[in-house]
Amino acid sequence: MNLSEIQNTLRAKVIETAAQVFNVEMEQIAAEVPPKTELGDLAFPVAFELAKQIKQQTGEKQNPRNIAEQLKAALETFDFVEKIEIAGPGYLNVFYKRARFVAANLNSNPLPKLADSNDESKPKICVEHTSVNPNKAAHIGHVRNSVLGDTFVRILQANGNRVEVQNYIDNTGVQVADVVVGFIYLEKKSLEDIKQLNADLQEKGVSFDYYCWDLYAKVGQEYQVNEELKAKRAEVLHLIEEGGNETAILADYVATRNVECILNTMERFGIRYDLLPRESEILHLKFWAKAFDLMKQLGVIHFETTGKNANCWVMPFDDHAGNDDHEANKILVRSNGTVTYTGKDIAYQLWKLGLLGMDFNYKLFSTYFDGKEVWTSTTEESDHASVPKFGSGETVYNVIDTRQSYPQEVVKKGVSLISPDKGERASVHLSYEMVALSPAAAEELNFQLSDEDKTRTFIEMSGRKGLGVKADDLLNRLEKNALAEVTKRNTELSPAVQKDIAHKIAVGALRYFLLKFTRNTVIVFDFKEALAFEGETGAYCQNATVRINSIFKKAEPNALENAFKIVSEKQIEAAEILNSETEIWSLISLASRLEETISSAVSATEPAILAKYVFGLAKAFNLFYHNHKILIEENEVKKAVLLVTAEITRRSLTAGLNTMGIEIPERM
RNA sequence: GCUCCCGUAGCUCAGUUGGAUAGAGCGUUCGCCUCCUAAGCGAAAGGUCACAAGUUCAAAUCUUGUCGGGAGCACCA
Repeated sequence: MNLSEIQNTLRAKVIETAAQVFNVEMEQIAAEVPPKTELGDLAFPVAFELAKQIKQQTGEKQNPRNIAEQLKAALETFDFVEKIEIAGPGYLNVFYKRARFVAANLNSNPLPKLADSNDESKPKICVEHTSVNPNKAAHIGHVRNSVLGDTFVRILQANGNRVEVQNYIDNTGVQVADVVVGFIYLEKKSLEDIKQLNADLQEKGVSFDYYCWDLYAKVGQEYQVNEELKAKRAEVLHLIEEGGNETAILADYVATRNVECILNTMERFGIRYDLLPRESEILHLKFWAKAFDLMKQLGVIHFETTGKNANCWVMPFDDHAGNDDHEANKILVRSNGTVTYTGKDIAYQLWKLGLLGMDFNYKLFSTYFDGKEVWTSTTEESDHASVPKFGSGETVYNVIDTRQSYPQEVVKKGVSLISPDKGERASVHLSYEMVALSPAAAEELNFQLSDEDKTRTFIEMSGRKGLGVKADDLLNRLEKNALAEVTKRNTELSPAVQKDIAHKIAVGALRYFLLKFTRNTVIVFDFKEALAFEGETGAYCQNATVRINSIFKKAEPNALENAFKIVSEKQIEAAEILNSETEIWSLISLASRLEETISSAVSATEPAILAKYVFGLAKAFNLFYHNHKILIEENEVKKAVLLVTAEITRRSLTAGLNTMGIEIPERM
C-alpha cells in the first residue's frame, strides 16, 4: 500500500465514522501534513468542522477534542497506523507504522499511473503549446510557453492521461507577411534568392530564423517612416491567405524554414510535438465555413442589420457588460464578409474537440533522430497509408499567455453554445504571465531605452522591435558556463561526455528557472538569476540525484538487494531507527509524496507545484547526506535503512525531474 | 469607464480548496572539505503578510471598501 492509498483509506474511515457516530455526512475532508514530523505524519483538522455541523443539526455544543477521541478509536484499527494523537484544540494526528510502510514500499513505483498514458482506449487530452509565429527565432518568452506546456504534458502523462501535443502554425498571419514584405520589397529577393541565402547562411553557421529576426525588426522600423511599404503589408497578407500564387509559395518557404528552426531549438530543450496544424489548411479546407453553418443552424450567432455592427455576424457575449466604447457582442464575420481571428479560432477549437465534423489531411513533417514522427496538415490527399488519428480530444488545454484571456473566453463560450454537452469544461486556457526584461537586461542586450522605459520596473519583449533574449543564445551561454565548471571538476572525462553533461545541466537550469515561478507571476528576466547553478536551481536538484547515484556506484554490487532483505526481516530494529531518527523518516515520507504532488499539479494546472516539491526533496536529501555516512555505517540494520532511504529518494527525484523534462547527468 | 491579476524579509518569489511558531533562494555576517563530489551543509540577522472593516473556534488565504502596480476590453492577430 503506498502513501496515497493509505491516505485515501484514512479519509474514507473518517467520513464513515462521522456518518455512523455523529450522523454527519461529509463529502470530502481536508488532510494536511503537520508542520513537524514530531507531530505525526498526517493531520485531520476535521473535529472543528464536525463540531460546527453537530451544533447546526442538533443545537448541541460538543468539544472538538471529545469528537476527536471518538474518531481516534476508529482510525487506530487500521493496520498501517501506529498511533493517533489528539493535539492542540482538536487536531487528529496520525502516526504510521514506519517500518511496515517502508517494507511495503521497497519496490514501489513513484509514478504508477505513468504507464497508462499509452493506453489507446483512454480518452485523449490535447495540449496546444509553443505556437510561435513562424517569422523569427524563438525568444525566452516563447520558451516559457513551451516549457510550461511540455511540462504539463509530462505531468498529465504521469497522472495516467493519454496526451496529444499540438503546435499551431500561424503561417498565413501578419507576422509572416511582415517578413515576406521585408524579403520582397526591402531586399528585393525572389524565392530563388532566399533559397540561395539559406544555403549561404548555413555555410556561415547562421540560423535562418536569426536572419529573419533582424529582418522583421528592420521592417518594423521601416513601417514607421515608409507608408508605401506599410501599404504592401495588406496586399501581401491577402495574397498569402488566398494561396496558389508566387507570394504565397515564397511565404510558405519562409514560414516552413522558420518552423524547422524553431523545432530544432525546442528539440534542444527536450520539447517535441505530435502535430503541427497550420492556419493555411484551416482556411483552404474551409473549416470556418463548416463552423459558420453549425452556428447559424443552432442560432448561436445572428446577423445585425442596424446599428454599429450593421452587416456583421455577431455572437452575444453577455458576461461582459457593453458600454459606449465597447461592445458586449463579439463580431465573428466583418461587414466586408471576412472572418475575424476569433471566428477562425472557434472553428479550430471545434476540430480539436472533435465537434467540427471534418478533418485535416496529413503529411509527415519530419522525423526526430530516434524515429519519433511529427505530422503536419496539408490540403493534398494524405499520402501515407497509416496516418495517426489526430484531434478529437476529450479536453483541450491551450497554453497561451494571459493577455489573450478575453478571446480565449469567447472561444470557450462559443464552443459551449455549440456543444452544451462538452460545455465550458472541455476548453481550458492554461494562461501564464509574460517574460519581461529588467532594464539592466535590456541594456545588456545593447537596446536603447526610451526615457519612459527607464522609469519602468520591467520592459516587455518585442519581436517587432527586435528586443528579446533569443532561446538559442541563452542556452548556448548556459552550456558554455556549465562546460567550464564540468571541465574543471571532471578532467578525466572525454570532451564529448563533458559536453553532454553541460548540455543536461544547461537545459535543467533553464527549465527549472522557468518552472519555479507560478503561472501568474511576471518573470522579470535577469541574466544573473537565469544563469545561476546554485541555490534554488535545476543544477541543485540534479546534483542531489547524482550524489545518490554515486553512492550506489560505490556500494557493493548487491548492497541494495541485501538492504531490502534486512529491512523486511528486521522490522523491529528498523522501526527503532525510524522512530528515533525522525529526519530519516521525514525524507522517506516526503519522497513518497510525488504521486500526490503530480495530482495536485494537475488539478491546479500548475507545474510550479512540482518544481517546488522536487527542490524540497533535493534539499531534504542533501541534509540527510551530510548527517549520515551511508557506506561506512557499521550497524547493519542502520546501513540498510539508510540505503533504502536513498533508493526511495532517488526514484522520486529522478521521476520528478524527468516529469519536468530535466535529465540526470552521469556526473557533475 | 468596465473586467481580470498582483501587493508577503533588503531583492526575487512560495505559501497546498481557511488550520499548529508565515517559508525558500539570493544578498549580508559567522562557521564546516583526513570522511559516499563543497554546484554542498550549519548558524545568525531580516515580517504591522499594502491599509481598513467584516465573516469564523481559527484569516496571508474568504467578503466589502481604499490606496498602489500590471494586463485586457477592435469589423488586429
